[in-house]
Amino acid sequence: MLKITRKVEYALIALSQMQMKGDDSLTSVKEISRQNDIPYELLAKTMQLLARAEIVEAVKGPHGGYQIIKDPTDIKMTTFFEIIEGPIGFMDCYFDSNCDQIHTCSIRTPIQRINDSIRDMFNNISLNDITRSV
Amino acid sequence: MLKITRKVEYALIALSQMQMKGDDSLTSVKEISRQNDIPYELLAKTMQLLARAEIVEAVKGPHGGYQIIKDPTDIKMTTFFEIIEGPIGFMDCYFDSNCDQIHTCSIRTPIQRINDSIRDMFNNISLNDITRSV
DNA sequence: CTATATCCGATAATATTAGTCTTATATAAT
DNA sequence: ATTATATAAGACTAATATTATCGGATATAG
Repeated sequence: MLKITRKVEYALIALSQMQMKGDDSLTSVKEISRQNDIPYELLAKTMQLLARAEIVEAVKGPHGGYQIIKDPTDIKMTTFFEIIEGPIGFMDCYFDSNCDQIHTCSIRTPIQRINDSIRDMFNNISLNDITRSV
Repeated sequence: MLKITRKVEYALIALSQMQMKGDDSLTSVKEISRQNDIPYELLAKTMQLLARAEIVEAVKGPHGGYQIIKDPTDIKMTTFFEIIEGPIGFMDCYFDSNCDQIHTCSIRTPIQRINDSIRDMFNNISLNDITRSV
């Protein structure tokens, strides 16, 4: 419980390396996957998610690769998680609520508070806080 | 990701109801499982974990059940989670670290900070904060 | 035209979580 | 003593989620 997934981990590593290389250089999936011993296909998929979300831009063809196009300082970790994982919630009942006990549930309100606390926390951490080199 | 498990959920509901019933009354697994539509066996297992951790005490035999013996105010949520789930960590590398990239990992330090933040947060929430009736 | 890169849906493998089954032990009540 | 009822606990199965792989597509530099 309370763990990040590999996809998130890989994405963070990838972006971290891309930031280190500098703003306008391209980095290929192969390059990152080799250097960090990350399964190529999985990393590729993850980068595709980031491309769709317009955090990175893809350049196809030989010497192609990815490039960061959105300032990581402006990306909240909540947003980042949700790009990769979909909606996050401490308990299911806060997004796909088909729980028929929802009205009588005695722990709903406090769990909601925890949920909010977690969100607050990740709203106040930017992607750059994690991936910046310095 | 970042979700609590059913066992934690069930434990919270059970303790919540036990607190409502009052301090020195016994509550059986059957009672809780029926009232909340929770699988009996799974709840039973979970209660056993709480009993081993001496949060509740078991009374066997007819009219038996469980009773809270430790003030929920004095139990941190981190402790509670770990009683039920074992060690919690935002990433694996902080408890069963056989990752051979650990020295070169570019995101280790920031992830460690998030990890600490989550722990801090749950260290400052008591079980009672979740399970108290009022 | 070919080599190399991303794109993307489908599927397989693995791990985790959830739930079930069975047997044992304790005890209150008859 | 026997029975009914409660917890204790390990083994097992099922369901779900995560991780990894495969196959074929498009784009493009050389």
